[in-house]
Amino acid sequence: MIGATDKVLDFPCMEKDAAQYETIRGHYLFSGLDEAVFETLAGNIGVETYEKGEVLFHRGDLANDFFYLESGHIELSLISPDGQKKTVEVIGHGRTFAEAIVFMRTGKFPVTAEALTDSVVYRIPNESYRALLQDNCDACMRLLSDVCRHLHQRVQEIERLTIQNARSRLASYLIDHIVEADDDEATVRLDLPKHVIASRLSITPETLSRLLRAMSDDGILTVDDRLVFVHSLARLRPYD
Amino acid sequence: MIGATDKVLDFPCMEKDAAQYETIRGHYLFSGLDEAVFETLAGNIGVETYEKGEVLFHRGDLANDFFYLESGHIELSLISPDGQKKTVEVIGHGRTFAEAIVFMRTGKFPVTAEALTDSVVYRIPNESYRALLQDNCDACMRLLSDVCRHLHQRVQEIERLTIQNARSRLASYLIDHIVEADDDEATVRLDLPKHVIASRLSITPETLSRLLRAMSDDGILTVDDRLVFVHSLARLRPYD
DNA sequence: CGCCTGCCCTGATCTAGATCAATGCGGCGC
DNA sequence: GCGCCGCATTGATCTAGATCAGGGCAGGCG
Repeated sequence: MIGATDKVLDFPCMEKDAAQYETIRGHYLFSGLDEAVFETLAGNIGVETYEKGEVLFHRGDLANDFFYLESGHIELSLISPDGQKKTVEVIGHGRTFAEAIVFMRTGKFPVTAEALTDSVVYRIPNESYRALLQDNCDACMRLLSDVCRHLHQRVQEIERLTIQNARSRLASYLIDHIVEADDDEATVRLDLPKHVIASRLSITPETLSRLLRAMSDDGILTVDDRLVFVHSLARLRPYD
Repeated sequence: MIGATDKVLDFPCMEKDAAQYETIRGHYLFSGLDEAVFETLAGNIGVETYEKGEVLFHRGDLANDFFYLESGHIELSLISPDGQKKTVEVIGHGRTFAEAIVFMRTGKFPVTAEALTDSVVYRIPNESYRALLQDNCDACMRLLSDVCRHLHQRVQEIERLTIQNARSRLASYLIDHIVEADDDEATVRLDLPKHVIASRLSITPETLSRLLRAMSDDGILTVDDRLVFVHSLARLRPYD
């Protein structure tokens, strides 16, 4: 799919590499499985690498697999007919994505996935995983709670889009990305290019720039490249 | 909860009423269950009635139950600090709602539920249902696919809100509510008050009115109270 | 009957945020 | 070194849709 066949290494070699093997083994979608059962599944998992800008799959593509991100960043987005793009989510390492499609009758990806940075992913066949769930109620429950969490996040996103304005959304984003807080002050690290953050917040890069400027002029925060120093969380919060 | 105790009748009497008993029994969340298992669950289900305008639960309330709507309409909405309301979904009879919270670690309702019309609901304790899933993998899988469908719908909603404009969203809504289609023409029944539809579409009633007016002026459709006659689906679709 | 109340329409105005356009500027290949 | 490219900023303008305000009109009820 999408010229990825050349990238597929065989997974069993992974089993030799204890560290990588353990990262996926430790994921809650797999940690509940018996060793023997997991071994079987592992045999069907492919490892792929993608360079920055490469697309893993497009919205509407047939979804036969879901993914575990070993390293890098994957952007899940919606693209309109006229080429507009809205970032739904940015996946970081150690997370799975597209796992919700495992159970959808329509096996199509609802979003497009693109590598924001060079990335390594494990491709897990839906069929294998589903078969394995048949007799593992515990794993089922984990997956259920995972999907419910996603659902809840999406509802929150809808809330942000409808009853919050751009400034509030930015404030929420900043608060969600605090790396260090000290009472009323905090440091935020912008780990993504600003235009990606803008899309995540459903605003234009221009508006993001202006909002940060305005907050900076108000003395609420200071921007130093990728680092944002919030001087007053109290004054930022009202927009949360 | 919310003064509902006085409304609770005991469910076993339902078992006498074959028709009502069967409606919930036939729901996919229950149809996969053994008769004996369902009997046990049924003993814990409460029946409640709500009048138009009454609130079943507020966003943030502790969620110990989920619901099956026997009759009426329930509106699920988000309410902002300043009193703004956004309708997330309107539930019709024969559907369950708030079932996604069953598996969330945080047992809080993410939305507020209000009766749009006089309604009868069955209240199902999360704990009972969860216990029952423990040893019924088949039901687990059904629930998974249900929740995934919801998730997909929410992603679509986000898409509509971000990369579609108000006119497109209205067009989608109309197309989703066609009761009769004949080639390029169609009849749409607006089964909800216009202000609820507006909130569902995240626009104001004024804008909804103006959009319908504009489409009417363009000869795309004719509005007759709650009935909309679409004269050209082809001209409506570009906004879909 | 007249009065109220809820729902809807319509016009005038306002505004958040998009769009368009120009500039700056750090990294990188040559 | 220079030129180029991608990203960010900034200002000027535009516009979809909200808000505000006025009115119509059907149904319920004294």
